[in-house]
Amino acid sequence: MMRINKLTDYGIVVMTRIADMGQNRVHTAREISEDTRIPLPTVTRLLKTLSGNGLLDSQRGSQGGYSLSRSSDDISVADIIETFEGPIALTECSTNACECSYETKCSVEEPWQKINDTVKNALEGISLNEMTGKNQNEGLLNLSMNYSGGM
Amino acid sequence: MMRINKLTDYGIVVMTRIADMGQNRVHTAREISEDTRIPLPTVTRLLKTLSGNGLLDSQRGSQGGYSLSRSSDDISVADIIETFEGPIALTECSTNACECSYETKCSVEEPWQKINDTVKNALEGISLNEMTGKNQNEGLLNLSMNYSGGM
DNA sequence: TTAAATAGGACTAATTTGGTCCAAATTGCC
DNA sequence: GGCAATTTGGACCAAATTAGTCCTATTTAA
Repeated sequence: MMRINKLTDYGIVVMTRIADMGQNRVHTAREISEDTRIPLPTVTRLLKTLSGNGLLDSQRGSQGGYSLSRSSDDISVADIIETFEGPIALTECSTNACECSYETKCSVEEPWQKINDTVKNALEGISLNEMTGKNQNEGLLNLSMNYSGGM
Repeated sequence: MMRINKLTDYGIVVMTRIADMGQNRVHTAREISEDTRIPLPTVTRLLKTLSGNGLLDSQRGSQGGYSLSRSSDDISVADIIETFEGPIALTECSTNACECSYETKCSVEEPWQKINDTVKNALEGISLNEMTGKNQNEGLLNLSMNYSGGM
């Protein structure tokens, strides 16, 4: 458990697929659904969310479709997760001003923020490009260096 | 979102409280409930889970209660999370042999494992002791060094 | 023997999540 | 101008997960 939602997971799959299949084309919901075997209505919803949050550009009408709004190097896994789930935070407390009623919980607040930052940095260090088949994990080897510098 | 469950959060609160209030005493469910204001039936369940997984020792009968099974330095946040949620993994795919039906998802598998390892290491690097009020975050400053060496 | 605890498990309610559908707006093309 | 292919926005329901409660048995100290 402690996992990202299924829709978020799908979102990453969809984005990876778009990145994989050529960045300068538009892709229709139907096409992506057939590629990934994710049901069309669901793909539709994913794409709406992704374009609504600026990760995809959309073009309406006949011959329309979706395409990456920026290079796959400039889109991180964290970007995608945040699109579907909001700010990355393992506990509610650490997102905004803590309003919880348990004193103990609040003494725990600061450590949690560090933990959340760590996780966030790790996810920000992975680009969409690194998730594609092409660029098989090269950059990931540097992950431990990337994120440790980020705090 | 992308957060740990409420019960897990409570679990950390409860463990922190026990660590805070003296390691060589036993603490009853009722006492902890009153301290934390978490309802008694819920605390009862939390404690059962925690002792069932070996993080707490339990003593039955009158004058019984719960106490830490090891020093708070030797219990990590990851230990507590895993007690309530199983292996730390952001996606299902990365826990065990991948059985998902989407090809793309599987090309994504290896990067995810790195990501999961990173998160796991981060959480393993925080001890319960560091979560308590006493030891206010000293060790946490070294966090970025601890986990980067762990992979 | 009694009172105070934990242990185990079943059960229900609440919340979240996943998935579907419909009507409207936009665009390209004939 | 009108048609067909798309995205957009929002409402809605079903399914799954999670939170929380309760009951009964077992253990132990006094």
